[in-house]
Amino acid sequence: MPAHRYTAALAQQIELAWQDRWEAEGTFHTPNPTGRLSAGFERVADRPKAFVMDMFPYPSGAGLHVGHPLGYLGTDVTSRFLRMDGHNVLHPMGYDAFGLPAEQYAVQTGQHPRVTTEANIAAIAAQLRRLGVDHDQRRTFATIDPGYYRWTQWIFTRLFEAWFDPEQDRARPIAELVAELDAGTRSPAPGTDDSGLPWAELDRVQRRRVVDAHRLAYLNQAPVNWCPGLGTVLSNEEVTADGRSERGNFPVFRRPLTQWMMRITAYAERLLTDLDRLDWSESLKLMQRNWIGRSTGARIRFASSGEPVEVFTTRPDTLFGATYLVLAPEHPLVGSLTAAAWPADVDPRWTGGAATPGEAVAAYQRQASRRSELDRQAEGREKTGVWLGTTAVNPVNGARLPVFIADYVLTGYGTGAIMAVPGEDTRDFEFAEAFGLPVVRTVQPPADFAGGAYTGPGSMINSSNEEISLDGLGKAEAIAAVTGWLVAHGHGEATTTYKLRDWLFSRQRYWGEPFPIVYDADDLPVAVPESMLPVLLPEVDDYSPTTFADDDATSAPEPPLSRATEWTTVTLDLGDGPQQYRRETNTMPNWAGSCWYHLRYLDPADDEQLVDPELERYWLGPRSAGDTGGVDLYVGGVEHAVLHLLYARFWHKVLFDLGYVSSEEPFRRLVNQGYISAFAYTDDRGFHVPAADVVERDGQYLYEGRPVTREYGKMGKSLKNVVTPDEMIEAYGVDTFRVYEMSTGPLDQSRPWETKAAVGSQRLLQRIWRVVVDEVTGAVRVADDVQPDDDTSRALNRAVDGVREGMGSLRFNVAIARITELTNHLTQAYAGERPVPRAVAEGLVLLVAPLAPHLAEELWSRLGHPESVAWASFPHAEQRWLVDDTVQIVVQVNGKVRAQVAVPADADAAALEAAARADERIAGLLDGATVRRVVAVPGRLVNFVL
RNA sequence: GCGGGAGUGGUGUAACGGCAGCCACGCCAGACUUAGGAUCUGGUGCCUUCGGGCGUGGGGGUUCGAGUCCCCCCUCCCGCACCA
Repeated sequence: MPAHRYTAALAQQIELAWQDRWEAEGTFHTPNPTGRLSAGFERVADRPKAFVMDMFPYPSGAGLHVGHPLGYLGTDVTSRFLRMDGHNVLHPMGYDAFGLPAEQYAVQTGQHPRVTTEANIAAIAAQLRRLGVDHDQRRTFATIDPGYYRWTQWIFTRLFEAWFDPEQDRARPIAELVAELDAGTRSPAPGTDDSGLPWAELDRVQRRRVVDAHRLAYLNQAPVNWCPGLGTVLSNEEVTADGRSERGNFPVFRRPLTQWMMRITAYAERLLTDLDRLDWSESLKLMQRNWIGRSTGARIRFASSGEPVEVFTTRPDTLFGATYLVLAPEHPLVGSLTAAAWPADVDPRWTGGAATPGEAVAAYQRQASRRSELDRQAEGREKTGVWLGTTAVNPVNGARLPVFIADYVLTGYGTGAIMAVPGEDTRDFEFAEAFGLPVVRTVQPPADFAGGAYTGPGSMINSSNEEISLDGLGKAEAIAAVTGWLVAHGHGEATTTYKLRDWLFSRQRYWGEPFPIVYDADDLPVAVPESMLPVLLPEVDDYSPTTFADDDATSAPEPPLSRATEWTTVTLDLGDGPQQYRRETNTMPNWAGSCWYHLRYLDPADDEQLVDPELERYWLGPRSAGDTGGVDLYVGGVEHAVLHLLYARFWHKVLFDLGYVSSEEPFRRLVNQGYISAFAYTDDRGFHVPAADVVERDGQYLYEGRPVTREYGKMGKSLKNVVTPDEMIEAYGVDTFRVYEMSTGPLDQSRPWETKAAVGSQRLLQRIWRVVVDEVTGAVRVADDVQPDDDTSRALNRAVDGVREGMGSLRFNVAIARITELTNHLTQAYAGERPVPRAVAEGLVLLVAPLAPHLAEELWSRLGHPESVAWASFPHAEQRWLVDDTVQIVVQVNGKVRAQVAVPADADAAALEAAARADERIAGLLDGATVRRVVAVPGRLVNFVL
């Protein structure tokens, strides 16, 4: 083996040395335009900025596998490329460190979660350093740092001190609401005042309650997802479709509790429409659209024995086909509408076997509250329900419709009540069949219609009264007509509803941000003033919330902080002298810290403000009219498609409304990196065997000589197919690992892992090394006095062009292919003792620098450059080398390639045709035939159509 | 069920509507080697009577020309899932 070959050992030596030097020299320190971190800004003042960001990791302590760094490497390559290409690049990294795993570990070991969390952070930081990523270390922080969560709490107080003005479609300070209420220019929003008295007649506490009900962060007594097994409540987003906790897979129950909520629903429309202005993948936008779930339709009121029943429907056109109403079991009108007794001729299917409607309703409600979603599914979604013993009146035709409660109607969506149209709705049809209810068709089904609910298009039938007829109309006209009639008669109005619910923000955990809230003597919540932030997490003996049996639906939350009694009661002077207050003992959910971390990177040590507005404008502000602003490239996993990304957008919009940021959106361009899967193998007993020890022979897979079956799946311990970055770095060095990982496909694409294929990347780096360094002597072997020949100039410039294209589109595989082509050209054209011209060798080193930065630094340094290649200029392709003087033109006859001819690159169509006809083979094929048409595309081809 | 995305050699992939398969893995052959799971060179879609023919999931269409655009179908992946 030659003494100076680029082996794994040499690569590792080079890599560690350069990582030390980068750190010592602050190579990746990014200057801000102003403030504490602005040293050196003159150097980059004329550059465009680029903010490149990863979804920061949760330091779980579980081992990394090769899939985890994929996104980090993608942003690193991009950020290095952009820096070389003349941008002022911000590429920071931090840690999302509050959360359940550390707390659970703490519960088991009794060790403070901060201790394990900080150890895990140190471990990840070391791994990131070994990957050679170019983060600005001065900007690193963790969400658990008091200097960080102080501002998380501060944002909470801003949300608490704000309300959403629907007329202006934006958040405003709560003081402005109070002023308008006092002035009488505004009335409390519907549902915020249950006293029924005018504002002026309310006392202090009543007024506060009305105001509190307007806040963006508000307390609400409502059914929440209570998870006894975890001892905490969960947001809707944290509950799976089958009614279990996403973490831990425990049953979840609906239970009314007073909890903090975030009024994200106020922003539903803006969150939806602003998606159109973002550079995100369509699939991701679609997931958000589905989650927000806008439907347009109508609210319709049906007169009843008590208050009118208001339903929401997207099909008001089918109103004449409504044959019954259904309320959700938890609907507030259920009690008042329930009749005292069944009529004599009651259908036995409608009573649930109970003696009175009251008993039937009580039994059904109890059953519905206890049953988890999972149980409902297990029953095959059979429609169940009971009749309230009462009827309501269809406003359009006076029909008396029986009113049921049934769990197929959900409390939280629309009005929690529906008009059932079994003729045109599958679910209603199923219920009608089970309960023997009539079916009235109002849409003409096609002749071959098999029966059941018809949900397709068609003309309206059976839909007229004395004043209005929908018959013969299509769906859209019918909706417009009937809605107009309903509005005119005061029976309803057109409306829009969303699936999106307000965000449940309280958690009964220890390891989270404490709320900056205290309660006064009247039990009213008061924001802790800015000067008293952060509210530090107190030390406790026991980190666990009280948990209960998985299925104990009647249990109630007991947060760990409630046991810190000397902390929960506090005497503060909030302006009217020292008073005793009670602290909020819930903590914030895991998502809080990740809602705004993009802002804190701009200067994590700023203890004066959340973010300096000038820095925010520079790094995140809009670039043109109509631009949302935001991070220029945000890369992370698709698993955060709705939760984190929706919450972060919501907070950012609130901060925008309140004037703290100039950007309307946090993340202008977002890319989900693919995930890495790998083969796994099972033996004849079906057990997984270590994938690393399986060999392939003649198409058979063998483990210890015995055949095994190949499977394919996500990398993980259970499949015994984990490959770690450490193993790869040990075997090849990190540059090879980087190049291999980036060469397997576009960043957003999932891909299989194949360790042995990494040798291809190692060979490439070895060949690049040999272009510059003599393997035997170690001497630099480039030629200073030789001009490249034309072929080499063409190869170089084509490579530059292709690499730029690949870098810009995050298709690093394409960039690497072009680098490989250039390298292969050079190793052949300059084989033996002929050194490569310096300009070409340097060009190659610059091209590969974002991908294999340590190798590039070493070669760049050996080529005589004292300063880091990270700040060298990325090459530009010279246009003249991208076009040949003569080009090979394809000659087709009837679309089939029959010959190639060489013509000058600028030959026009006539010259092309002449050259083609001059070709012997083509002349032979055209001889005696009639050419009906000639297609000649200069620079491309000639096609003779016979 | 509804919505979305994707199907190209043995494998990962590449191809402004213009020569399908760049680049790499693997495989085959060779070179250098005491040796090679190192390195280097060449070959490698399928069929072939060696003329050529056929090939981008299947079927149609638009076009001088389709992997690429349109329609139908199949398969796989992802999201949502009683949302009125």
